Amino acid sequence: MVSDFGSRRSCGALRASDEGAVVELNGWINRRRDHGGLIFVDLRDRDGITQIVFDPKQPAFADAERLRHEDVLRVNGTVRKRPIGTQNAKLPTGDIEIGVDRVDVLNRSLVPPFAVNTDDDVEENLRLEYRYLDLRRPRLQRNLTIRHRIVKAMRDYFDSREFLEIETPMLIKSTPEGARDYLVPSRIHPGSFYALPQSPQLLKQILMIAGFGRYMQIARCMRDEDLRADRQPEFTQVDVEMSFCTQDDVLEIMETCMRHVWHEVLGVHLPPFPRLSHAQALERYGTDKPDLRFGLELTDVTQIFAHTEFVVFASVVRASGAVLALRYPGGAALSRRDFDALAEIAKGHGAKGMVWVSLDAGGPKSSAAKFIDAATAELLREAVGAENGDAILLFADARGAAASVAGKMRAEIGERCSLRHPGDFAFAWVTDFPLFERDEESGLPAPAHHPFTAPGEGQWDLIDTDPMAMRAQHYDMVLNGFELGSGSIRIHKPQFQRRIFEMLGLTEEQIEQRFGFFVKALDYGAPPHGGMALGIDRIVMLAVGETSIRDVIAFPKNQMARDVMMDAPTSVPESLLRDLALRSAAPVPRPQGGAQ
RNA sequence: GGCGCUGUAGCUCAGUUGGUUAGAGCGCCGCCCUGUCACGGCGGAGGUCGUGGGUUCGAGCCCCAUCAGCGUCGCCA
Repeated sequence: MVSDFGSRRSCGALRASDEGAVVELNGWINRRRDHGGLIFVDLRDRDGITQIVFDPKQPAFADAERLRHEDVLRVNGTVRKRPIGTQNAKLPTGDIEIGVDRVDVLNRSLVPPFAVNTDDDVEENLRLEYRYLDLRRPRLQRNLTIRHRIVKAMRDYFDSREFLEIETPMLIKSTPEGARDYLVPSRIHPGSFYALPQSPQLLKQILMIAGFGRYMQIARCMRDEDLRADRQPEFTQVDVEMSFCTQDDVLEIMETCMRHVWHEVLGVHLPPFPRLSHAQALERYGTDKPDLRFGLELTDVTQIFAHTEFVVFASVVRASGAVLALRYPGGAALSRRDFDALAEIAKGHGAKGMVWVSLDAGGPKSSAAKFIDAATAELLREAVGAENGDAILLFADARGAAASVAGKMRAEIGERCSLRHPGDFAFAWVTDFPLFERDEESGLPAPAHHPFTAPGEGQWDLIDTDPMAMRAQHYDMVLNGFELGSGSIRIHKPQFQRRIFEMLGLTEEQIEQRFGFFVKALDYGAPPHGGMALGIDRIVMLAVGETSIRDVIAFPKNQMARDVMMDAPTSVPESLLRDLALRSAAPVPRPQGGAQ
């Protein structure tokens, strides 16, 4: 970054070849080294650090004695080579320094509450309160820079593939189902509300109906649900939709996008993404977002226990459940107490229990030794491909429940065995999702993704006979165990869309009221279309090796969905509520006692 | 809402089976220092141990409650 304003330069720009140049630098004091008779100041901006030297012979020296961390300076001076032996190889600007002619203190800073010139750990709440200082630190400067490059690479890529970026509104209609909406009350229509978009789903489909053919948008989405390290109430997606396409077309476009981004930004060449069916993913990894950086696939060992006398396993087998085995490399080194702790973790993930078999050199040991003799242990060892020194963990339950627990424990073992290298990028496609899944509470079919997803070829025939068996043209992109996003080929025939709504138990009136505008649009020549949306926050998080998307978002909210810097949300004056025809039903907050 | 971890100086942390005056590094303040770059040297200030209650002769440490932060389950069509 070389500034284009006269003699002004960035703090990362100057080199030995600039010797003799008369320049102006602006920046913050990163560090000051006072030798009494000579003062060095490291001046910092986004671009880098340049050493400024104050000599006692100069009038500016008196100012330099009063400078402190994070003061803001303008420095006018001359670029000169550093004396032999005093160059700093750690800095790109380390061969030169600025001999000061004049310094202006543009602003002073209070002593910052934490060190700005390092990435040392600081309690996150404090970082969020002083986010402007946190953002000055190297880590977030780097993360947001890379985020910019990733988004730019995406825009360039989609532009080159003839996608148009089109903005969609933030104030839209609430369409119940799905996540909880953020609502915005209407002043002009008392008692009525806009919703903030959970995604531009229907709008982008309508853009296809409108004939735009290929759409993309860097779109902000809002969902009022509980937060996680990888979930914020507002987040950003690269949202994509295209007409007259097949599922393979969408996968090709999106996969090439990621390959382009990784190459442009990280200089990494990605291999083709492996494809797994949803059923395969569950069977082999116990999750629909497997971490493919390592193997340790689950093994179905139900047959080995077909005639077991072990009551726990026998009853599972009788109930058509499954016994799933997971290899724990080096797990034989664990003590009984260690295995007990591991079983507790499994229970935390919903396991009814966990049986372990330790393949010790002196013969197998097990928490169910009475029922797992040496021959059985050998069968297990062969089945999971384990070696002496490994352990095998067994989970028995209904097939889905056992797979879910075993999948989470697979991640745990991968972590313990250091198989999840942050620099590895294991992308994958998961395809052939079921169209419906059983709603836990009502027991009725509910859309596995959203109700606009088209079933696969020939699947419509099943809707009256076996809807739960219907496969969808729905696909997820997965990276290192995170779901980056999902997409589908959409239903474009209005009669089919109505059929799905009916299937979900919506009445004619409800369809009209909630989705009438959309079904009407389908009636006017909607083209076949499909698309996808990827979570940019998660992509950037994984690209830069962070473990929370808060570290790739400039102003994130904490786990209680609070903006700690602004202190939002807050109550508002009664008069504002009156304008909106609202009255708060919230309990009167009790005085906050003893925060920190 | 459940479970887990955490809360001691401005920051990051240590603090023994409960025992006298709660420590370290960094930062901060002052003085000294002309080639440092995590500069160095000397000196100094700085603590309701998250909050409230309890047990005890005595609590940073034990117990109960509560607040806050993070992780996770539920939730996220």
